[in-house]
Parts: sequence; C-alpha cells; structure tokens
Amino acid sequence: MDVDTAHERVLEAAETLFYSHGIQTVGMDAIRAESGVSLKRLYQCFPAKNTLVAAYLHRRDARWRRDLSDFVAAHPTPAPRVLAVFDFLDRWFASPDFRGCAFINALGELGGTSEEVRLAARDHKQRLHAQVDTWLREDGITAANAASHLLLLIDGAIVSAATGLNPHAAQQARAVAATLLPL
Amino acid sequence: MDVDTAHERVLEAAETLFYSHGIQTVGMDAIRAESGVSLKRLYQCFPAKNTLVAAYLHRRDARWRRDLSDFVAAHPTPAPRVLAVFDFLDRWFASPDFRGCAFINALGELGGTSEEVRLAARDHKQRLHAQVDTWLREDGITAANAASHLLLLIDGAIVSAATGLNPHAAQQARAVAATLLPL
DNA sequence: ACAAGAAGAGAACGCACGTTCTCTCGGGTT
DNA sequence: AACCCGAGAGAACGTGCGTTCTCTTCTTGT
Repeated sequence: MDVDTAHERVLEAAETLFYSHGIQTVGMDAIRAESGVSLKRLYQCFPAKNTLVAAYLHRRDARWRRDLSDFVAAHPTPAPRVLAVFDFLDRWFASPDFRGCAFINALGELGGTSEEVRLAARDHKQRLHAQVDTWLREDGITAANAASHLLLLIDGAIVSAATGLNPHAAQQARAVAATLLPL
Repeated sequence: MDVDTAHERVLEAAETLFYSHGIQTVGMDAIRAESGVSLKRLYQCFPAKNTLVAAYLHRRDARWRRDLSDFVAAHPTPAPRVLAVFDFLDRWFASPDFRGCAFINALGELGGTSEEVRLAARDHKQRLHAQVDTWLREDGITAANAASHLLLLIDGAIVSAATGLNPHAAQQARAVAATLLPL
C-alpha cells in the first residue's frame, strides 16, 4: 500500500472514530482495524497518538469550514446570505452521526490537559468567526460585534442540538439571527 | 473519619478534579490524594468510578443551578429579570478556574460512550431551560420559544468564553437577549 | 490489660493501551 | 535459485489505572 493512501486512510479512520467515540476512548489498535493500515505503517505516518490527534483536528477544521463555505455558496439566501449558515447547521444536526462540534468536544475532553487541543479549538472558532465576518462585510453589514453575536448563536445551536433536546435549534438560531441583521 | 464527611470530601475533590482536568484523565488515586479519604472508604462510598461520576454530575447540576438562582434573586435587574442570568455568566467566566460547562465537557468526552452521561447533560440543560421559562413567565413574557432562544445565547456564551476567544461573551449575549425580550 | 473489629496505607492484580520488536512472507535483483 | 529488502501480523513491553487484598495500627468494650 502506498504511504500516501495509508496516511489518508488513517486520517479518515481517526476522524470517524475520534468524532463518534471521543479521543481517549479510541485506541491506536481501533484505528489500525478501521483503517486497515498496519501498526508499523501507522507509526511511520504518525509517530505518536498526539500527532494523529493534531492532524485529525487540523483536517476536521479544514473540511468542516470548506463544507460550510460550499454550502453557503450553493444556497444563496434572499437577504443576508450569512443566514445560510443556519441552514447548513440544520442539515448537519439531522445527519445520523451528528455528535456536536468536534472542537467543543475535544476542548471538553482535553482542554484542561493539552495546550495543543485548546489552541486547535480556539483557532477553529476564530477562523469561523473570520469567515462569518467576511460574509457580513460582503453583505454590507457593519453592525458592531455582529459576527460575534452570530457565533454565539451558532455555538449555542450546536450545543442545543448535541444534547438532543432541541431538534429545531438551527431554525431557532436562524430566527434570532434574522432579527439581529438589518434587512 | 465519619462516613458522611468522607462522602462529602470525595465529592468535593471529584468536582474540583473532574471539572478542571476532565473525567478520564483523573484517576481514583488522584481523588484519594485530593480528598484525603482512603481508597477503601472511597470505594465504600462509591463502589465504582461510574457512580462517582454520576454523583459528581448530579451534585454539580444542583449546585450550579442553585448558585444561578441565588444570584438572580440577589441581583434584580430593571426590566426582565432573566437578564441577570448573563451577569451571572459574566462573573463565572471571569473566575480563574473557569473551564466551560461541566456538562458540555462531559458530553464531549463521554457522550459517545456513556448513556448515563448523555442523559445527565440533557437533564441539566432541560432543567435550566425550565428555570429560564419560569422567570420569563413571572415577567409576563410569553413570546414563543423565548426560553429556547435564551438557552442558545447562554450555551453560545459559555462556549465562546471557554475557548478564551471572547472575554465579553456574556455581555454580548446579554445585549442580544435584551433585543429579543419586550421591555 | 487484652481481644476484636474497624480503618488507613499502600501493595497487588488484571487489564487496557501506547509503543516497539520479531517473525514470517512475498517480490524483485543478480 | 539465492538473497535481500520491505511490509504486515501480531506478540511483547512498560506503564497507568480501576479495583481488591493484606498488613498494621488504633480504638473500644469488658
């Protein structure tokens, strides 16, 4: 097997397992089994679990934000297009393997232990904030703190959906967001 | 040492350690050291780590919501008193050992593994929702989903503060909440 | 004072896991 | 055909941890 495809398969398995079961719960052997990559190769690609966790978070950040951007680009909404973010969330929450935000989860699990994880979560939210801010500017919305306000609603909706208590969290957050933004 | 005080000291140690470092990271021996209760006694009070985790979450829920209620009762705000919730959050976020919501953290860490933890998080948020709803009713606010909307802002603010990105998360959430509620 | 039982300190046990090592096998080179 | 190199399977090693066991000590009742 090619080293690049091994790398890819390991990352794919890590993302699936870490996201669904948590990071500490999933052992390297489970990743070996899921990926079909031998332990030796696995440690050639990622010399320690730490580095695999870091790679998982990095890849998850890139993929999630790309998916969001693609969705927003493909689903223009009438008024401020940033509202499409909540439609994206709505679809995400309904997916069967949804288990909250990987970064909030990782922060809760390892934020008190690993500086690296803390920074990964911080960076993810910061980049999301920057993207939201860009969309707002492109819509000519300059209200102070509007991006931060939307981030409160986004993260609140994710948590609400993750608890399984509120199936309409995304739609409710969208409704609140709509009242915040000038038409 | 009395069995009741042992129980209490163990719970106190568990709350401190689980909250600050996460649940899986903290071993029973660390709880023994922090509480000063011998391992034998510890296992007399809590026959397994599972039960101690459940007790930790139960106690944390009761204590946190009592602290919130006490704060709201002691700090009446001019208009809708439920806004005091965000003042409570603001003070909480500034405390040096703040590390996010214990239930969001536990959900992220063990939500994919332990049904018990998942339900504890769900119940905590549900009870908070009920309390917010009560405060809204007492203020004569009957807007549809107002309590859910506030919960989005509360959880969003907690996450925003936990990442360390937004020191003004509580105040921003309060400002958004104020625009949602009729004067 | 002495027996008896409780309680603490910490060793011990079993297991899981991160990481490394070994053995074997297949495939390419001379 | 003989050899060598890389790769996979999985055993092995060290460690940490949940849980239990043992030994010693201290208290208490008579």
